[in-house]
Amino acid sequence: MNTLATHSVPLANAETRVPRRRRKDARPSELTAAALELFVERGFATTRLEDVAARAGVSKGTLYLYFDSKEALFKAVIEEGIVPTLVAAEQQLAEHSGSAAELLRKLLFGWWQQIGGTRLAGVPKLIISESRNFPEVAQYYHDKVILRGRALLRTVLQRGIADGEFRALDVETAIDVIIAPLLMLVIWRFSLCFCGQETDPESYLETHFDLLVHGLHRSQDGQ
Amino acid sequence: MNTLATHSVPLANAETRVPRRRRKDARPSELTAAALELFVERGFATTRLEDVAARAGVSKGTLYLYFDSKEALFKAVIEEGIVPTLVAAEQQLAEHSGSAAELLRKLLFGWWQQIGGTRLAGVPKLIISESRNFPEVAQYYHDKVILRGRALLRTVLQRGIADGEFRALDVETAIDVIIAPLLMLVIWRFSLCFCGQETDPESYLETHFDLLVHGLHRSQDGQ
Amino acid sequence: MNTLATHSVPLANAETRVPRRRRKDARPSELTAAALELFVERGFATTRLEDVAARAGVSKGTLYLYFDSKEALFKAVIEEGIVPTLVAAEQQLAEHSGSAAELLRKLLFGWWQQIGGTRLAGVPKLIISESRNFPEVAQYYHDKVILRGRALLRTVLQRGIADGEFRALDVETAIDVIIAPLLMLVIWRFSLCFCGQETDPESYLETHFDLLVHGLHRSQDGQ
Amino acid sequence: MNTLATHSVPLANAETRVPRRRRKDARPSELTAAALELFVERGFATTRLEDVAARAGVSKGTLYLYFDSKEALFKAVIEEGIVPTLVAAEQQLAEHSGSAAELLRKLLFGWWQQIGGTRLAGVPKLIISESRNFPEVAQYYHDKVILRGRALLRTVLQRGIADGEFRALDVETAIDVIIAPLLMLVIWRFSLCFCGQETDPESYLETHFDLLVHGLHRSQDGQ
DNA sequence: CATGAATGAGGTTTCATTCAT
DNA sequence: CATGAATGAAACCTCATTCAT
Repeated sequence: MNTLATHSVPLANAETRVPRRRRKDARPSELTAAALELFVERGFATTRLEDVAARAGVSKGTLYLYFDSKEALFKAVIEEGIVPTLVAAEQQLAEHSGSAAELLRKLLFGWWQQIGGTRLAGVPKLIISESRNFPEVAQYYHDKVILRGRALLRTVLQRGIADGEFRALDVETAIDVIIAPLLMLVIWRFSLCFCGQETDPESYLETHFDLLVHGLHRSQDGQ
Repeated sequence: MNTLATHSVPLANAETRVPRRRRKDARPSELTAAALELFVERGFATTRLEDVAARAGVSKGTLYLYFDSKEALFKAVIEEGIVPTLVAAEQQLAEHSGSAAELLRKLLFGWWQQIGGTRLAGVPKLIISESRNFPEVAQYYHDKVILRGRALLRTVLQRGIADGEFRALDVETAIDVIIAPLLMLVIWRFSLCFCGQETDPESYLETHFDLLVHGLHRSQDGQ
Repeated sequence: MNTLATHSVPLANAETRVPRRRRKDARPSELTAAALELFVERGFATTRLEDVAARAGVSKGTLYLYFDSKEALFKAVIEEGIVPTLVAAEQQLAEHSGSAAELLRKLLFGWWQQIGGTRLAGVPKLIISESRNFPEVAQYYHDKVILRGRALLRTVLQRGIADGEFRALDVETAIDVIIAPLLMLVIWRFSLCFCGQETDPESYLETHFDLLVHGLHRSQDGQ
Repeated sequence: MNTLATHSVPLANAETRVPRRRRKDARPSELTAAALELFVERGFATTRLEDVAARAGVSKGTLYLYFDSKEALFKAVIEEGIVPTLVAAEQQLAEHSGSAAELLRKLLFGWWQQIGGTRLAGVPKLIISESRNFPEVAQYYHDKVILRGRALLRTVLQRGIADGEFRALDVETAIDVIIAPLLMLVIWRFSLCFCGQETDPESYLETHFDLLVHGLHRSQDGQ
């Protein structure tokens, strides 16, 4: 009987039911999004779960329907922050073409588009601040994101060196030197931005890239 | 004076008193030193004042003889961390000689000797983590340390450009790019160091400097 | 009736419906049965309604269709636990025959058959544990079960004394002394049973009865 | 100097200092005493630590200076409740003389004087109510108190039987039967006392003892 | 000066209860 | 009828801060 009844009014029922269901499915990421913002703003320990819940538009107790504890929420925040990073890395890896320098340039700007310029850029600050209190999470992030990103850059640098496009220098440290300004950019965004000059990220990246490729020295041929 | 007064008292008493006196003067910096370590390790909110006191070898109550509150202790930690930085900057500024590149090299290594390689290097991590919760402190650090350090680099860069030694590039961003790997170095030391490869700071700095001056590109003269 | 009506519907539907209908009537006692077990196991306060519901195979919300609150459920548990006790008392009262001692023996073993050996024996433990938190319930139990049981025993004892079969002793205390080992038996079953020796209830009752009638002393006739 | 000063006013100083010290030493048992009362009254789960603290005249936080958790407090309550029981058992064991029946009588009344009639009598109720939630504690109580008490009675009964004073009956069950009314007495005191008749413990014990020794049956010699 | 016992505000977590579906 | 997502009061526990000694 019930089967019959719903059969004649399928859409109406479906429509009223969906919001509830969609809500439920969306909750976890609504909550981790709110948590990410607050954790980055105030730090993990200082953030009250009640505020996280409020920012996500639910009550304190609701949080516990989806996460076992504050720590579990933290882990979920990081995990959820990792996926897009990996996806972005994959994409950029795939779209390579042209010289090593050009590929490098693409990577820097692509990273900015998909990570550095979004709210996800808070994750690194979070990891830096909390890594000592959550070693497993830090390890996880290290293995999944940092090592992977470094591998990407290593490939590019080694190719550039092999092709004679780049000088033969210590690749690992070079990777550090490439990454550092990117991290500075996001750390700045979430830490000291409010107390100083505003830098334009795009031109910052441009100069970083220029400096990286050409160095400070004026070469013999003029510029 | 006190030493004289107690001079008639049995040795045992004298012995217990003198160290206490000497202790008394040293207390504040013993406490801030302990606090710096723990704040950097665990974060401000997660650090218990009892642990700070214990690490400094005193009782909880004693802390309040020297600092009005946990926040006051935090400010003292930062302030005390700033002085050596400024002193170091002064020294390096004074000892300039030779080319701009050489001066730059001296600055990087001097910073490592006096700041980056010491426990003081935890201060930046602390500032990054807590700046949003202590804006005045962050502002203070920004004005006293960051701006001053940047001014130093700006002078060097501008001199190099004026002398025709360096290319004419955007100085402010170049400063960022120079500083970033230094900060990465210390951030790494206090955050993710435990979960990955150990880099040798000296050679790291060397490569950083090399890359900074010459860039990635192989120049025409075949270097 | 319902069975007939659904008779034209496919079997699958009929099968799901009929049990549901039968279920519906049985629900309350299924729920109180589950609740009794859990309340006895864990105590009232420590038992979660969700667990009660789960043990009864329904959802949390369903419980509230049958009971207004956790307290109401508790009262229902006790009330439902009382009825069989009363019925048992009636039966035993009716089946009297023979000497007072024999009647007493019948009562003890009958009680074990119908109460002490069943899950209903948890009720006394529950009453003991929770009486201070639910005075009305305790009073109710006291009046309906305890007083009634005592009245039963009083009748038997008084008859025995009147007939010259028993000594003339303080009847009320004698009642206590008769009941105590029975309660110990059930309390043990639901409390400390797991940490000690297992006693056989039947032989326990036998010895209790024997001791009750004859006492410790060896009588002159050499028994 | 300080040593000298205190030397001339020894008692005054001692007297003002002592209260604080005595306070601190007395705190744990003040707290367990308060906790025992409330746990027995309301049950473990329903008792708020704030109320325990309040009854002991201190604040919530003070409790945690002496006990790690609510559970630790519970364990301390039981442990502290066990010691006097053991001590009492020792004493009664030592003061034996006369017939087995007389010894038995002494034990019953001694127990009432030192345990059953004091606040310690709440411990058994607590154990009964919470044993399932704290199996280790229950086991501990079982081993230290129950087994020990039974051993005491076993000795007496076996001696009585050996001497021909008592009939040869199942000793273990006899022990149960002796203990049961005692436990009923204390359980009653802490559970249902408020809803019924008040029994005089002394005469209750008297009848219990009388019944135990002589049984219900009127013996031939007309007693 | 130094201590550490005491306090109580505040945060995390649980769970009885409600209600839209 | 039945469900289970959502709520928020209430309890445990921590720890910055105070103060008597």
